[in-house]
Amino acid sequence: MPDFSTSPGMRDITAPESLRWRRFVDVFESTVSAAGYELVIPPLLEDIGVFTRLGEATDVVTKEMYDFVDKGERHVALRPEQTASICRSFVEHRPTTPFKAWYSGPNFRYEKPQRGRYRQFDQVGVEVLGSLDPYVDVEVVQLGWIFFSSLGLQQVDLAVNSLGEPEDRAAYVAALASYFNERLDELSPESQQTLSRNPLRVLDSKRTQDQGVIAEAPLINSFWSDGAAAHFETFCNGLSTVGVPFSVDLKLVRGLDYYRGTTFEYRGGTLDSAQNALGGGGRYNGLVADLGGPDTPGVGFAIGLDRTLLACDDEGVFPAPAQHADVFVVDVCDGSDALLICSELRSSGIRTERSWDSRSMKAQMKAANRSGARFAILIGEDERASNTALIRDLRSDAEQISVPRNELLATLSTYLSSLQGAE
RNA sequence: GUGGGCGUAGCUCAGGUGGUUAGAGCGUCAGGUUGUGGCCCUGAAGGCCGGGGGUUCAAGUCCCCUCGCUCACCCCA
Repeated sequence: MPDFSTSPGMRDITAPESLRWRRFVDVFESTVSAAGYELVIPPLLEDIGVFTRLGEATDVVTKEMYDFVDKGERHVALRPEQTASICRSFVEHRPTTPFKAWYSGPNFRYEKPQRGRYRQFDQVGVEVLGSLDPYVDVEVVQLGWIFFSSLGLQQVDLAVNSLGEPEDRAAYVAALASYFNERLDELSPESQQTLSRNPLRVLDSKRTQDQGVIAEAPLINSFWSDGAAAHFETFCNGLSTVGVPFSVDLKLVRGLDYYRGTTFEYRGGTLDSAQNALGGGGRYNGLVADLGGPDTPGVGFAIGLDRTLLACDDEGVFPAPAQHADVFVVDVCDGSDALLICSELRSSGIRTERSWDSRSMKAQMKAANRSGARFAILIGEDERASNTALIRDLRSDAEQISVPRNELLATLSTYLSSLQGAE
């Protein structure tokens, strides 16, 4: 047994999965940069106050934060999400609005790990600060939608809702609380507990015992102010205009307390309902002000890498890319020719591998085969003496050919580029 | 944080009711072919059976604790 392994909920992302992660972010970047979003890379560590503003009824803040006091007596935390960091950054630098940012990177939550849920987990996301326009909501939601289809995902459902103005939301929460309290004994013990902390979240219960009570609960739309209703209508119509399919889910509430107005969630059709949220977001018009900035509206989303990749696995799309060499140099002399050839070929952009430790030709050929290289270059005593190299096509039974060493690069380049054209 | 399942080789897993030196497939390495990969054959290396304690003449196997993974709940991405 090794002396160490990763801490609970932490893991190594190894090849080829690691390459898939890179590509995931690449696809996201091309999606959002096409719409003019700029990259922000906030620190992993922030003053804990940045996150406590997210809400006292939020488990993410109250129970799941990785926080500690540093050597300078500062109470800091590893970020549990990035929206608050982006807003803090906005307040600190005050870019011109509307400010459109995207990000990617790890977040930390101290919870019990399980499938699709880790203590360190990556998200990609966007935030738009400084506009109340409902078409910003449309643009943001559409970007996420485009991203999922760029990955090749077909079975993603988009649910949208509005929590109304803060007063609407407050009135609704009060109505909901009194409704649930009237039927308290019908609720599961867990939901009774949830009710005392955050009545909205009772709507999120997946327990069958609660479903009847939830089904008859009052709905948010009868509490919407005229303004909130109009914003939501424009938002929905905008989604239709750009061809993004959605369904209105008046019971959609999200875990972070800062949401106001528009909320939405992308759900994977192939995942179990308990953990089918691939990503989600909404409006958080009060957050920037809570962090000490000017009253600035915001809207954004975050998408989880792990669950989205699980959904990709289920649909058989966006596979891990295969990485292979173009050329493998087999040198059965002292390896010094391989040293030179690798250097020359690599500097010309040819992906070149070799063996070490003077292994037998058979062993080196096996390694060449495994590397996925199209061509093997063989250097033995004869080739060394005559200053030539053998080129062997590893994917056909064609005869290997001998070329002078000074023509090796040119010959290989020709072969490889003609193959590239053919594929 | 609560409950269920599971921890045996690098990986996937066998190992009725406790009983000599713990096995297989894949992978790795070497050889069969002293200059040639894939297919095939032979062999080798690789295990504190997650860790600790207990019961027993004897524990991979039974009991307790602990750590980890996993599933559900909670919560969330």
